[in-house]
Amino acid sequence: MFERPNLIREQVYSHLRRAVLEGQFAGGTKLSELELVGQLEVSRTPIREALQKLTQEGLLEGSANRSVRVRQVSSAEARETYAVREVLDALAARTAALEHTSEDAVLLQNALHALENAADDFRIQTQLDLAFHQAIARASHNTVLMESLARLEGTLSLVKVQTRTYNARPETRPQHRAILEAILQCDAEQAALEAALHVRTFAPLVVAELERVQNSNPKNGEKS
Amino acid sequence: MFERPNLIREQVYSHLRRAVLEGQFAGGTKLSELELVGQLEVSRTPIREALQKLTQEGLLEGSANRSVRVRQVSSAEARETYAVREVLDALAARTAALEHTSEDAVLLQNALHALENAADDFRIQTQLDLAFHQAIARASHNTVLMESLARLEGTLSLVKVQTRTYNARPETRPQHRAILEAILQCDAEQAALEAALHVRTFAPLVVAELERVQNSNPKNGEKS
DNA sequence: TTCCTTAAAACTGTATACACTATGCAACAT
DNA sequence: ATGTTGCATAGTGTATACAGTTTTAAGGAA
Repeated sequence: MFERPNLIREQVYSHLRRAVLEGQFAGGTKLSELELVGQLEVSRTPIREALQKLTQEGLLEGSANRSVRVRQVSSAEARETYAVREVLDALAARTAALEHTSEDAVLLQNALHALENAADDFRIQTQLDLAFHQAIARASHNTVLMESLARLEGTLSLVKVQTRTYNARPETRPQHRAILEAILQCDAEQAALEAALHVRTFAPLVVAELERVQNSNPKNGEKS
Repeated sequence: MFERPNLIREQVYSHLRRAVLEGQFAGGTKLSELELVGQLEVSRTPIREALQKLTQEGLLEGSANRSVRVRQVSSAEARETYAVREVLDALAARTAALEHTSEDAVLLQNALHALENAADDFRIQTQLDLAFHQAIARASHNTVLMESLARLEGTLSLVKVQTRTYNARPETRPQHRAILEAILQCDAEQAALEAALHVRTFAPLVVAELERVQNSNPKNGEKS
């Protein structure tokens, strides 16, 4: 009945995706197929297919006849990504305000509550922050929108792994509350406004942090 | 020096992509790997990899141990896609108004001129309309935005193939002109507004046409 | 007829072999 | 010392063989 990830290529895909998003490889690290054959003890075929999926997803990059590498997101690309995310987050919040069910409302409140009471740990906070924003996207009931956002989130996860800071500025909490409140009150335009404002607030911080990190480690990019 | 598509998987990918977007297969048509081996006279490996790429791109769909099929876009999904496209087109126009170079300006004017003087042919008009909107995206100089739009365009191309009509309502031409003019005058908010209005105008027509086509051919979906 | 059983045909998933390309290093020439 | 040529090594691209699953259809029972 359910979608079973029996397929080896799916297991390899999940494994590598998790490894990359947990920052187990520095940006630019080569992932050779033969090396992975030794580590994972499966044949090259499912490994190749998993690597190609991750490449198309934007987590890895590779050209013909060369090993794929963990992608290193430039600050310019991060800026561009946030520009797109701003309008998509705004659309998600606007639509969620119009389309959310009472069940969505509960999930949204729970998600924000969990985030506000999170332990002071970079990984956990990032995780719960993501969950809150995903709850908003789900409440929009627009699958295409959710997938578009998920795609951007791949790139941004790479950025977060590099910067390793959850930029919890004092504005963050009231902004989250303002977004949630507007959605629950079905005030679509207000929700869109608050969501866009939120992105505009923290995006420059992340981009600046990324530039700081990359300038202090300019030697990266040809590892392994 | 240049990126040569020597790879067989790339040739197969391009071939199949073109075939699907030209409507050579009805929605739901099975594409079996062995069958393609016979037709294209290459081994399964590059065919598999090309099919997986097209699947992740949204042109095909497939589950484990089953042949992939040409995807059939529901009217609900088309509506969702246009909702996302509305805000991305608006962002592209807004950013293009702020960032376009004089070279971009020439390209934009040429693109619109070509579209307005297009022959009365569904395929050509669709092609030139796409080129105009892509010129706007390029003028934004936001690569991530361009890729996000390209992704949506894949789905929408499937829709266009199904409906086979270029919805040239009388509003279309003045709307295109209004978008271009706002961009050239660097009026970002006006450009965004006109772009969003344009999508809101023709999206419902396409969706309605898609529903009409699908209701008159409800038997599709298990071909070949 | 209709439904179920079941076996064979067809197909996908995975492993592996071979061919071709890229990379690194050493020997050589300058 | 520096640059270049050529070979050895390693790795990717493609083809193919094998295993496991799905699909199809034939046969039999109700």
